[in-house]
Amino acid sequence: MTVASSVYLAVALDVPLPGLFDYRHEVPVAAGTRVLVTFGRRKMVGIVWETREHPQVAEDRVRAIEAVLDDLPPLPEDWRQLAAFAARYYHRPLGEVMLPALPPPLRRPAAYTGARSAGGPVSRADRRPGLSRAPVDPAEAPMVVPSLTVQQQQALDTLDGLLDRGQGVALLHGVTGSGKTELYLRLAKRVLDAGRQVMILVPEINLTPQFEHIVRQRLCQQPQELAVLHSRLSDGERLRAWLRVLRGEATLLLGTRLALMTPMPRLGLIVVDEEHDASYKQQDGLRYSARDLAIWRGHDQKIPVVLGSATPSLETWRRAQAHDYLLVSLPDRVQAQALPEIVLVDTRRAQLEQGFTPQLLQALEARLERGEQSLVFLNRRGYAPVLRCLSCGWVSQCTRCTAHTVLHRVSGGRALLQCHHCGEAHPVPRACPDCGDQDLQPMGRGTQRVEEFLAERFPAARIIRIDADATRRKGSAQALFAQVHAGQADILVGTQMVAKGHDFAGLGLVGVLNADAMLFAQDFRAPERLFAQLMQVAGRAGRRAGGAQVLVQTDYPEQTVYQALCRHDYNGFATAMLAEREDLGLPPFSCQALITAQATQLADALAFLRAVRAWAQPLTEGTGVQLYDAVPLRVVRVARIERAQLLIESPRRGALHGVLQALLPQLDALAQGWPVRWAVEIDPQEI
DNA sequence: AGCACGCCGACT
DNA sequence: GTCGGCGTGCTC
Repeated sequence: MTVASSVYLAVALDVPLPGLFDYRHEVPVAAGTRVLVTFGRRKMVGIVWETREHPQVAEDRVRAIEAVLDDLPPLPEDWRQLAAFAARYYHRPLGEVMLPALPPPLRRPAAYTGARSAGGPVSRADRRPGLSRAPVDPAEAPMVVPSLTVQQQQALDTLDGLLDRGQGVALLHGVTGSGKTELYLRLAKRVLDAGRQVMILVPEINLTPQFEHIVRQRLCQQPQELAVLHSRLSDGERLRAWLRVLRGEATLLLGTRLALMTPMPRLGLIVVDEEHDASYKQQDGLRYSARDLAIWRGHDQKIPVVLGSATPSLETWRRAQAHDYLLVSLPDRVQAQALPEIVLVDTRRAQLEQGFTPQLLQALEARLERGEQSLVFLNRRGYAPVLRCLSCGWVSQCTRCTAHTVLHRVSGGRALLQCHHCGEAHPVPRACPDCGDQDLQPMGRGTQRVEEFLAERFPAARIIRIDADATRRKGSAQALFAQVHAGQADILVGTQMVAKGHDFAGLGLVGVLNADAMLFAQDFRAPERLFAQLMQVAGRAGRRAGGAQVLVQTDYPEQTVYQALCRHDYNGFATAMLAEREDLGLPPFSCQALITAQATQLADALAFLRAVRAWAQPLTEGTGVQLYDAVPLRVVRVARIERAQLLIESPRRGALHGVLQALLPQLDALAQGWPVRWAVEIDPQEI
């Protein structure tokens, strides 16, 4: 008689604990296979990392696998390597990288154990053949393939060279309207024709249905050839799209950052559009950069990666300057329209009317008379950023956060004071809570107030406001944009939401209010972000018609960022910024990690971080790694939690990672006895 | 992170 | 009497 021999599976689980967990099984299981296990008192789906002969913990602690989930082939080697890299790089456990990268049904134990699990989520998905999108209407006129300009043709030839070499990173630097999309389509076509798959990443797919439409028209014979992945999909839709890509039925994947980790058996090209965009960096959970991981994935799989932007991140720009990346430029617009004229309007001596200079009001009036559309851009939603008591100086403040509450007009003429950090909203008090005076005044202005003012000032104009409040309901953004495209609006008032991706044919004027607010944010990347945002907003104007103008109101017209902006001079701006960063030893001339601590009392968070700093100090000896002082975050308290941070900086990435590797495993022990929670972020985008 | 267990205040 | 507050401890 033989006793069933056992092997041990090292399983990755989505828990914030370091390492893998050993489970017993009768036979070895291929790496990348999903398994159902009991962990503590709950069932979890894990991923087998490897099969071992001996467990790494005492035998009696090891439990048996509940089930091997064989409804999918094991996740492939290259996918596991990508996850392993991300886990190392971001200093997180493997399971916290791998499991969240799967469509939710594939990691949900109930999908396999419940009475209604009926063969599991994969077989249920396969029994629903319906595509989430209607197929391309054959009656629709086939899209005309535009011919390339000389400039585009040269860029394409260079990029074709990259495809020929088979690997490498290219930066496609082209102003808005220079036809970057057309080049992506040509490159993708070539890769698809060679029988490979293409991944195209965009910052926010829900804002760019135009992109999906053009990709479908130009690159797909059959609707199932394209899969779209983003966070607004239902679990089922997401699973079905993911499966089609995994199985190679979909050859083209268009998605947001969460699409980056999709297994693709024949991946031949990755395109990252608007590579500078902050939304490639996840801001909760595992704080990864999909753009950086895309570059690693391309390198690992020896396939080309194309990064596109009108205003590349300085990190990318420096690598292009250093010839690590191939730099391909498109300095001119396709249809030879001039770039819009950008004019700085000095607000220091101007007589402002509701935040508008006479010059901007006149320009709006002139465009109205000519029947052209205008955009007023203001990165501040709501009616007014704060309510103030004129007698005692009281200002509306959130009780749970160190932030002012924002006055919002809501339906029925009512108003609310809402906190933009925690979301809490209260009715507006009739009188000042401090002194009882009834003279409460809204200070400053947001999009609602601007909309209201413009409606009074230009009674005949049709005004549409597009911001997070106006587009809360699903599909309402689409409807508003459609109205603008149909010419049913004269003036568009919007936040950064209008800056992305939308191509407004009839837009002749862009007015920018309150740009300075961004300039003096404490973050060293503030000018870079302001420049990118203003270039992007400016790019909305005059894409079909000439004579477009952008008026930027500012108190500081002499600032580098504004001077470069009105010359459309990205290169000059980037050169100046890089020189400054080099002087100060800031990224991309150094790399950073941020340890944040949260507690109910700021003092605890700070004391903990000071202890961390003292602990880390000896580890940094002779490494060049610098530990800054622990400081409170700019918005110290959010939802009654107070936060502080410790910045760690190093000219060499290897040295930084060495210190973190020695430090981070100690932090949980160190945090015992402090009522704090801590987290680490690699390559923080906001500090 | 969950999800227990565990030991003190206001309710059917 | 017990429902439930969240402190702390563990999970292969």
